[in-house]
Amino acid sequence: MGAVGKLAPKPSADAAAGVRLGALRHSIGFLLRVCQVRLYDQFYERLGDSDLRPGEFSLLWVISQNPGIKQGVLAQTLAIKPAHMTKTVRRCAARGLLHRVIPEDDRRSVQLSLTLRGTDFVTANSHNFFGPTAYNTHSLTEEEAATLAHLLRRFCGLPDCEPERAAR
Amino acid sequence: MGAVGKLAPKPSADAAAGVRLGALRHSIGFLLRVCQVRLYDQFYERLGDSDLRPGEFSLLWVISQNPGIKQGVLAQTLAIKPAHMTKTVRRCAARGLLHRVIPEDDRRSVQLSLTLRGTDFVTANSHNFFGPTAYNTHSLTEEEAATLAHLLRRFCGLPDCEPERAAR
DNA sequence: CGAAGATAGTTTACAAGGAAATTAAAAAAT
DNA sequence: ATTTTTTAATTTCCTTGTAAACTATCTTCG
Repeated sequence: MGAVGKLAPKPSADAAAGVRLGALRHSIGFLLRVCQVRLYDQFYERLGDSDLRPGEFSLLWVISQNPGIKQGVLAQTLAIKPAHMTKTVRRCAARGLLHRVIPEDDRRSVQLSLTLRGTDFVTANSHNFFGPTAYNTHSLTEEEAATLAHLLRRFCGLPDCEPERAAR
Repeated sequence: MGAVGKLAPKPSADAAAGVRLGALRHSIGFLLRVCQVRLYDQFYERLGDSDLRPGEFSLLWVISQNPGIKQGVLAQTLAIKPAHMTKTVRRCAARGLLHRVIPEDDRRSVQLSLTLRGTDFVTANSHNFFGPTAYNTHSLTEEEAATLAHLLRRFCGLPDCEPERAAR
């Protein structure tokens, strides 16, 4: 999947540089979208050949940190709507990456845990998402990236620290 | 269109607060997505009844700041792929908000300008996107929001200032 | 104890967004 | 001057993500 929006400078990219944005240049909504598209492009540049889709790693990662987490709680955590969460979870289960368990004490809900294969998958792919070799490259310093992350958490209401106790 | 992801706290929202994120809590990619979804929800909360769609205002706004801008340049500026830009531009043209003009000196391209109706539309809707009454509410101070915007521009490579000359 | 209301996840249908192929036009190469 | 290559936008088809309706299950109420 080769994206039209390539990262190497092009004549038309130069043309975009001459566009006046006015107040939009300071609009967080607009800036979030542009950053999101850039990240998406970088994701496919690095991982386009793998069978990993955007968001799937996050899903598996959060399950690895919270074995037995309920599907609805996971959906809420990752800001994914229930319908899409159902499809994604079933796709990962079909690939043998996670277990779906219906608890006896609440047969409406689904509890999720990684399989050994899923754990290996998360371990093998972590370097693409965290640390200096992550797919999303940028020109910010470590301090600037930390400030950006802090402000984004503030913006969306996510705490800076892990909760005291794990969710069940 | 009532989003499942409501902003008022709910029992399941409390459950999400108890989830351990590990390194994901500091991942800019993940944080950008959560912020994006939150913005999307806020957009529909404020403007769900209107005939405005996400991104359409930005499109009209940039055209208002750059009359005669080429469609490809606009697409690049807003990080929208050409196919989608075609559909969105034609939809706005059908609503009488903009003119599509094929210049004699390059009949491949399309130049865009707002109609009077489009200009009125942008003027009438600006307060929903810029300033203290914008739809995207958050708890950041003005200084923090400015820093966030600055770091997002740094992240995606967008300059802090307007270009010296308008694009043709 | 049974009915009504709420919750959790699933299914279906649809809209948004984009890849790939296409068309039309301009620029570059021969 | 003609052919080839490149550019700009469009069309078609597909995937992703979600609203709405649905099913199954649990909780609350009378």
